[in-house]
Amino acid sequence: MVRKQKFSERCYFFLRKVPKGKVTTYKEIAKAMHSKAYRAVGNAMNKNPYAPRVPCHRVVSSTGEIGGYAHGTRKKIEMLGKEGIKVKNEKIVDFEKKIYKFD
DNA sequence: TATTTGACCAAGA
DNA sequence: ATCTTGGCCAAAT
Repeated sequence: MVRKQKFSERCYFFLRKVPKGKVTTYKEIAKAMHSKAYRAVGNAMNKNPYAPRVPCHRVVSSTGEIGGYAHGTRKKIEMLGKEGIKVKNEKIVDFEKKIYKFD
């Protein structure tokens, strides 16, 4: 396979397509890139060289849990709340309805 | 080059 | 329902 682009760069590309008020999962992103590196995706987010350009706070765990965040999980929850996504005890409310898939 | 590190995931003595 | 365990893959050490 000819991979010119960095793995992480591709993550940001897809993540940018997630509309406000929706969320996606690490797994979905990996799937969109035809890869199973969901962990590597999270790794890329943590580095997050494109801080304000990429909505990393819209990426959550595939189990419906919030996951982590470079500036603190709490902060992430707050931001999601501002976009209309409610979180209850570290879990997304109506997760299946808020999640955005790339299919 | 080899080993370790995660913002993960799915399954289960 | 909750916790543990093994597997996963790119990047950093």
